Amino acid sequence: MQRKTRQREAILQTIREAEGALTPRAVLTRAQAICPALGIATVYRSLKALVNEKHVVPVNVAGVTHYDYAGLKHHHHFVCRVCGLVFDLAECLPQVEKLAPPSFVVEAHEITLHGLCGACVGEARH
Amino acid sequence: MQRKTRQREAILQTIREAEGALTPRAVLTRAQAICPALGIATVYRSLKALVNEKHVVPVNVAGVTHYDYAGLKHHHHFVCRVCGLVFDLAECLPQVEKLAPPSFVVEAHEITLHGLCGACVGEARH
DNA sequence: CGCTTGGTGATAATTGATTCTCATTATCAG
DNA sequence: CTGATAATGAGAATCAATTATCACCAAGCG
Repeated sequence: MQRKTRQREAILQTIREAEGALTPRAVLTRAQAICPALGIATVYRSLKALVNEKHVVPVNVAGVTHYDYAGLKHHHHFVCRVCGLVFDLAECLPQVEKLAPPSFVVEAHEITLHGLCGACVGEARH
Repeated sequence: MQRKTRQREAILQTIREAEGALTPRAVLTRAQAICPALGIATVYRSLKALVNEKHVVPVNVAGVTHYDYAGLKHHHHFVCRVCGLVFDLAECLPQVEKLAPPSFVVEAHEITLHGLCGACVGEARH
């Protein structure tokens, strides 16, 4: 990736402005609002490049690879059971590493919450 | 699943005695120590039945479905970067639900730690 | 013990995600 | 502006996980 293209700009913008991590397919759908002819192959190619360049980070949520904007501090995720969206959460918890047995070395961790997002809670009331 | 078969016993025993959650393939390999002719199709069929009967629970770790024994209290997981094994951890953390925005409803959560397990830390010293 | 029928094992088929191929398009240095 | 070539888009190919198929086997009732 050496050239600046419309599709790649659209992809990065889409991820930057998302409420959380997106699947490649979600990136495709959303970025097509900016660049209608965008193809799925380009999404995969660009995501790979963007990961290399550290502009986005891959996150595995519920068995599917999602991509999150890299300019965020350490955070965790919330998956809505109804709409399936993945939201970035603001904080972390102290003591997380204490969960492992003393002989283990903890290098990273992730916390994923599941439930209903604000919008879907609202829907449920109707 | 109405009949008690050697293969299904072997599968349940394998999961019950594991150090943590296992992939279907790992279940196959380990259970073949008890029931050598066991086939992968039977593993999938039995796992599905065991999940229905609430004897085992599916857990998604690092993008792959693993199966954990259901007779355990709420707990979390540790994935070893080197050997790939998934270990059950004993505890949970308070305040986990506080990570979500107030308008969200949290129904479940999971915490996954990554790093080196005791055995692999030992290996690294050599 | 023998039969009925659910279970098994081997393998083919399916599925969804991701990557590859290749002809065409478009970026950007000169 | 123009050429070299990187990037794209569509669809084929790949790959791993999971499920379906079907002939054969065995649990367990009578």
